[in-house]
Amino acid sequence: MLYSIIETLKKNQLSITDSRKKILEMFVKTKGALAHADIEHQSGTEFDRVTIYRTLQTFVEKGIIHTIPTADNSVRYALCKEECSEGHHHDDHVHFMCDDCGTTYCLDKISVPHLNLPNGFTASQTDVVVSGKCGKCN
Amino acid sequence: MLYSIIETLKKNQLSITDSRKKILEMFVKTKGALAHADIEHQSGTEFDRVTIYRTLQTFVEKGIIHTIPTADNSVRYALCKEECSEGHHHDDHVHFMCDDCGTTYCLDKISVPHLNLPNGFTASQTDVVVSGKCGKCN
DNA sequence: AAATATTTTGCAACAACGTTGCATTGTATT
DNA sequence: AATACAATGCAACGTTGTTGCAAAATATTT
Repeated sequence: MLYSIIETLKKNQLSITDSRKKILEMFVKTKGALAHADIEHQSGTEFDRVTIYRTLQTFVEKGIIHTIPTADNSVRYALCKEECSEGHHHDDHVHFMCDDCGTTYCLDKISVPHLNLPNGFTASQTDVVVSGKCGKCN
Repeated sequence: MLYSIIETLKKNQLSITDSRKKILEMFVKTKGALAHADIEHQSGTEFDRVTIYRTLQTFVEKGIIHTIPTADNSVRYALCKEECSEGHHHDDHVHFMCDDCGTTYCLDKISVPHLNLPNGFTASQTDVVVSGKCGKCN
């Protein structure tokens, strides 16, 4: 199935601009997740740092991408699957970070297991981050 | 069982200094996790920012405390249980972050479930962070 | 207990990351 | 094509975290 960048932007009532098209394209073309710095390097001096920050923020708010909690507390982003409800992302899949190459994967097929919390605790979201070696580095 | 601050420092071959005693004491007295900023506020101008950073770093290296990955990518620390092997922390328990009061708990009794990774992927560490409402805020 | 060696601290400077306000430019609407 | 609206770039700023080095505190030796 094809991911239409223009359609995605329109659907979310966002103006179609160069930065949004290019940044969204990067996510579509990348299997793994991207950090702000990755985008900055890939795009060179084409966009201002601030524009990249704001674009990422907007995409997160609209539910186009989601943030990934990482073991080293760096901020990474990845495309949301179509089913993501707008603005509220259901983080029901597992993330994997390769210790060698640094790539972050969304393991969409592994769902987060249910946990029995202590009395009085209720969960709204569960994030699972696995570190180790990925298929390429093993 | 009593947690002896001095003993812990000695055991890890660390000089016994004011900052280490006080910062370690904060962790012992706190049920939840602490961020660098928490420590800075609680200790006022007593210690330099840099000292706090270095103390936390040292404690992590020695396996006295461990870092907690959070959904909002802020760095938090919590006391390790005695069983932690020096320098290498076995992060086999679940962490809980309250959306209301911001407290972070180590749910020591809930162990991280085993996951079936895709072919070629091997795990070295698994972090689980649950967000929601804690016992006090529910 | 005093002198020496070793560690730790505080300061200053710096780098990375992220945010905000505002004028300018680009996109959408009429 | 003209107007209204939204996004961008720039500058400035704040926070967070790091590094080098002299001064101070701790540990060790005599």
